[in-house]
Amino acid sequence: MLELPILGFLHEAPLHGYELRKRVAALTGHIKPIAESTLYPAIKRMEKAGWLRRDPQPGAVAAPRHVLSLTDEGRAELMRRLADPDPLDISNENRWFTVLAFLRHLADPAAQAVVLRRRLAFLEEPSSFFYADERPVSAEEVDDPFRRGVLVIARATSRAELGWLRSTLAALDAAG
Amino acid sequence: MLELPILGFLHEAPLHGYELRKRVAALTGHIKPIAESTLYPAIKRMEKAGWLRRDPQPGAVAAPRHVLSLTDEGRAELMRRLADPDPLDISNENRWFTVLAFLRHLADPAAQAVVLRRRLAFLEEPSSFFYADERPVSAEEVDDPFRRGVLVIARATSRAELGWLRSTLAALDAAG
DNA sequence: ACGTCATACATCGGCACCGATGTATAGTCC
DNA sequence: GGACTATACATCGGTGCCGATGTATGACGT
Repeated sequence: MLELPILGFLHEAPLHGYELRKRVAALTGHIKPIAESTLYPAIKRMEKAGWLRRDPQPGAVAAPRHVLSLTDEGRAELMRRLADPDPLDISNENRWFTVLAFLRHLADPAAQAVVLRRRLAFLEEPSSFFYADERPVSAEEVDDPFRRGVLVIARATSRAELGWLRSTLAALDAAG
Repeated sequence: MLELPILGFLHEAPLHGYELRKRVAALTGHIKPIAESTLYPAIKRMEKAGWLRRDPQPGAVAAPRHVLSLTDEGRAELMRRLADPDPLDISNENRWFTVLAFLRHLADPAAQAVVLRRRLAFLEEPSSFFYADERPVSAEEVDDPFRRGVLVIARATSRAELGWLRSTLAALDAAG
């Protein structure tokens, strides 16, 4: 969950922990804030995995900063995660948005299109939130105004995303 | 995450674990499947908390079933969680949808309206995914087609939900 | 009679994340 | 010069969730 944005931001520029945290907060913080006590263990984990380097920078401000930068292995890991995302990255909107935020780093338009097509397939497969007798219930059939809201909102989102996906895929196919 | 749907479904009818799992899967399973090894510990936890009762039903099928039903305390807990949801239930779309799926059980229209207004306030407060120089970046300004997609989709969702929220709130206010 | 599958419940080890708390330094205000 | 705040990194215990695996029974085909 946290590792993809860390890889993504560090691919764009070396950062120290505090700045990294601010960027992650800007990206997804309004949905789910990220605690400091989650970030630093994640950094350690990823350093141990060989994905990033920590260079002490005993500079001007406050406590000594560690400048974080991606290793070649870290870059490879980022590309692997972008090219072949976890199923949850496809189905969960927040995680999908994180993939989209860094997908441009996957330089090849064809590879980008493959990822978009996975999301397209997910959105096109029939699914609902509510069922009666094994059959999906449409918004029009639901009495409960709150459950109807869920369906109305989900439908609007789906429509907007399908439109965007199709036009973007057309552009990518033309480019490739 | 799991406890609210369990409370909600058991409020509607006593169920055994397997059936409960199927209902939870129908509600949110297409986004994030729920493992059996998560459900049963959750049930135990909630039984220990006094929210539900497990009555063995050594009936016809397969392994002995436990029929799960809410206690009065469980019902009170459900009402508390619906009336005063966790901040994450408001900001995270999937969790918000779960609240909506059971909000009708909060019988009082005024109490329902309070919850909807919290979501309204969340959606109305300006927020973005991407920032440049501390300033939010609008879809029109973004070069990257993928980041533009995030903003376009989020905007469509927000518009649809704001419309639904305002009309539903009007109806609730008229009813109260 | 036997293998296979679906149903139903259960345990265990591991991991990501979090809240609480701690430490240390630089800047700001009075 | 002392109180306070913001920055920056860190540890610890607890919790919720998961994958792997196990156990037991009824249903069904052959």
